[in-house]
Amino acid sequence: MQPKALRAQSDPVFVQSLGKAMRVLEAFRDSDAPLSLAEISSRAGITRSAAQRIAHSFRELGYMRLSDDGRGFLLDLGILDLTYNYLRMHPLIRRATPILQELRRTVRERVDLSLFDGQRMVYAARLQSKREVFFATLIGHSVPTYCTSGGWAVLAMLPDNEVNTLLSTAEMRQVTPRTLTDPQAIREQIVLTRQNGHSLAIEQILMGEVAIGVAIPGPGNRPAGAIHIAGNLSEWQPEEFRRHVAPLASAAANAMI
Amino acid sequence: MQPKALRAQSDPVFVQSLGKAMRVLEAFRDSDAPLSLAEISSRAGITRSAAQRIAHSFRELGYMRLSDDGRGFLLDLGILDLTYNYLRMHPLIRRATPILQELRRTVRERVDLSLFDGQRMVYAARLQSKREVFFATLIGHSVPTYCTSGGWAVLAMLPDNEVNTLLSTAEMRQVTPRTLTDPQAIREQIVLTRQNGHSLAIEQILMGEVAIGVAIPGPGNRPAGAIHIAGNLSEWQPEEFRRHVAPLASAAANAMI
DNA sequence: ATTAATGTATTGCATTCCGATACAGTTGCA
DNA sequence: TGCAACTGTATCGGAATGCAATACATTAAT
Repeated sequence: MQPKALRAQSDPVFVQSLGKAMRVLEAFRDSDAPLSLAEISSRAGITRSAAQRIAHSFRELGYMRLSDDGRGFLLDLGILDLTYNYLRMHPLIRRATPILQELRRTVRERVDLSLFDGQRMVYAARLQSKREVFFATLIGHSVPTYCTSGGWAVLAMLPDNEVNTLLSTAEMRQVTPRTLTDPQAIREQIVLTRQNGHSLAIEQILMGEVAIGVAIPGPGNRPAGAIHIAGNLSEWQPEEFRRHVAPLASAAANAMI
Repeated sequence: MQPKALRAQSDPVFVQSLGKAMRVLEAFRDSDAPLSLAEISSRAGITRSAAQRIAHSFRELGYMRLSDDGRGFLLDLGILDLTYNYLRMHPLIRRATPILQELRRTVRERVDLSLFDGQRMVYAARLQSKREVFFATLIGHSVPTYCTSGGWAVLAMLPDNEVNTLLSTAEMRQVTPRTLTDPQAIREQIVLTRQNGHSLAIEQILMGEVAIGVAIPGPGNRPAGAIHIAGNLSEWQPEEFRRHVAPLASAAANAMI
């Protein structure tokens, strides 16, 4: 984000207090415990006074609360009100939800919907079948576009110049030992995805996980997001998983258009 | 919410621009379609100028977007970032999630976790087993405390004076023809819940639905929320549902303490 | 064809937000 | 056990920001 003064000069309509305030809410990213005002001010890049006023205001409004021991702040339930309004009004989520429910019943594996957001795919619907790791149950969890089944599916729907831009600006890291981080290797997956109409990702973000992804087109035939179905390599051979799941995933994605 | 001037006098630390801004996000409650600046200003009780500045700022920050036809505003993906941070840091949600997954596998019905918020119970985890109505899949959806299995379970854990206060200030309405709205009838359900250790709600918020609820204690032995399991009356007799589900629900709630 | 609605842009002014500072209580540490 | 560091909360004068009215171009509705 631009320095304050510069932002004001370049965007006189921007409400700077609001910018500061949202950085307070965003300060909880990458945090595992309640945050003190000092920590909030450090992470949000504002003074302790500003952190105090903003935290106090968010508390009054129901978006933050003091922890039980009174020694730090946490997000509060009001966040879920915003979540609910976002989810129930999102056209794709509304269309997708019954289809995903049916798909989960048919394939008996975890089914997700993620929304395309440049370098990341953000989970907007999670339908578990079996016991999942905690983060695989959470709305809002996001994963990199460059190394996920949903990401490859989405990239496959974009023109090559956009794919190249996204791959060259991605901060690629090895999520698992099997994660592809070589742009050329990823392009090969995209070519295969274009040919097959779906992607197949093996242990890219979770060891032991195999996932099929199919993109969902949005306005202007640009990808809005993807559905993906994940299975466990202790139960599936990858090609068997593909044969079983890919037709169902494609049919489901087609039903969402 | 108090008028602006009054709020400033009574709470000098409150950031009024922030209050206005959050009312813009909250304006999407009860809306089914994108909102124009005029509609936002009307619902949020602010001028069209203020709505423009705030909407513009939220767009820059990723919390709102212009609709595809450019004729209205919607909430955007940034909301899910806040959701994710809220969910993953919430102690009860973390503890509850694996237990609910196991519970859903065992009972093969829909399992939810809701958080107690005075007159409402807010859904924080939804685990579907079968095809559900759309709203039964959404995080953040909230239902009245006075007429739900989770609500009765939570009320049963409160002292009588608090129960009386909540029942006398509730804006009770008939959600279904079976919804209890007589405070005395609800008190009888609470007595039964205290005796049984769980509640049994029949067609209170959805026709055809039977639900068992068990409260989950939080700090100071006050209820933090409840888990509830819902079944369909086309498949279950209520007493059979109770016999089958209640022990499992109670065990699950005990495991979350 | 006209009116009403839309989002966007501008500006002088007054209110609001700001940052520094102080305080009381609690926790951490030697 | 005593001191330092940290915590949340409270205050205030000043200036930067947010405000409201207004205007404009485009689109939709009548």
